[in-house]
Amino acid sequence: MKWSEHALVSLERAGYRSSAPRTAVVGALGAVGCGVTARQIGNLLDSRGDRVGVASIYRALEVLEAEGLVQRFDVGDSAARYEPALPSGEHHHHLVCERCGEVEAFEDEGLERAISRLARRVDFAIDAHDVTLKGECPECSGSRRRSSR
Amino acid sequence: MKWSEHALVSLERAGYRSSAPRTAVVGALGAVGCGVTARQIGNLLDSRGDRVGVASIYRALEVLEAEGLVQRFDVGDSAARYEPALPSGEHHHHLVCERCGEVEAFEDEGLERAISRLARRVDFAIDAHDVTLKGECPECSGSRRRSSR
DNA sequence: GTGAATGCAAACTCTTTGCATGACT
DNA sequence: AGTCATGCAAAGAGTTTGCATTCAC
Repeated sequence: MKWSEHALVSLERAGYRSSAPRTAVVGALGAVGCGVTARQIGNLLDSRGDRVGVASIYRALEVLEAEGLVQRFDVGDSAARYEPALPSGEHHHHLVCERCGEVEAFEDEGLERAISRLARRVDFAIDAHDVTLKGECPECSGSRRRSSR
Repeated sequence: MKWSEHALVSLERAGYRSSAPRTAVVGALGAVGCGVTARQIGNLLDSRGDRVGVASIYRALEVLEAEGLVQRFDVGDSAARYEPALPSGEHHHHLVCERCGEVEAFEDEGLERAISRLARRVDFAIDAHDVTLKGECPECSGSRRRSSR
């Protein structure tokens, strides 16, 4: 089942009404998949012809996060990023290019193992985690070499 | 050598002038150590009697980060956090309580190993990383159990 | 003296909220 | 019908910037 369908069903079960704006936000999130900002969602909805107010986008994201249907994270550029949370619990983390701001996803089993081992030994009850690797993406490394900048 | 002294020397060597406001910001950062926001630095400076404008705090932090003397990170509460970067490269990561917002530091060798292994296999040139574990701190778990909330 | 750094206030961006209107169930 | 959800616009929080002044070298 696609994430967007799963999300809509979950919201309905949780007692939320099925409104056009919220459905559109879910559709947009399902379409882009990874690491979008609220602004990007708004732009996508605009280009689709779905006119949704900013407030509704934020409110939809708030509900989705509360229901565990989206994960919110931050790569340090002052705009929160959101992405679908898969019911399987499967997830990834992010590479961020410090030069151009590009965000790319990666998965790593070894990292997950290290984190779950760690989660057991700390005194907090851990229920989520976030890893961000920062550096230079291949394109930026390339152009820097070429232009000596 | 204390971090604050190291930082001041590094700035001077890099050609920055040694001004009272910037020196005060370095002093404040050195005093608190871990995960402070710009606002907290401002408050500390106020209580010390050092009157430093917000803009200067941000500008000082910008310079320090550019020189690799402080690390900036984000725990998702919409205010950037800063902490001294030790010249040894030694560093830690953070536990964040989702209930009360408390931020605590931890170190984990296994995690660092997993990350450096990972950094070698991705196509970005990684030069930094950030790990945030989210959950409930001991105090919040306790009070929740006691008050059933 | 000259240019860098400061402080203030205005400007900006992202996000949240109050409130009247509109839309699911 | 009764609410919940929306949209707009105003309000907030954090951060940045323009500009005249002050200070370090």
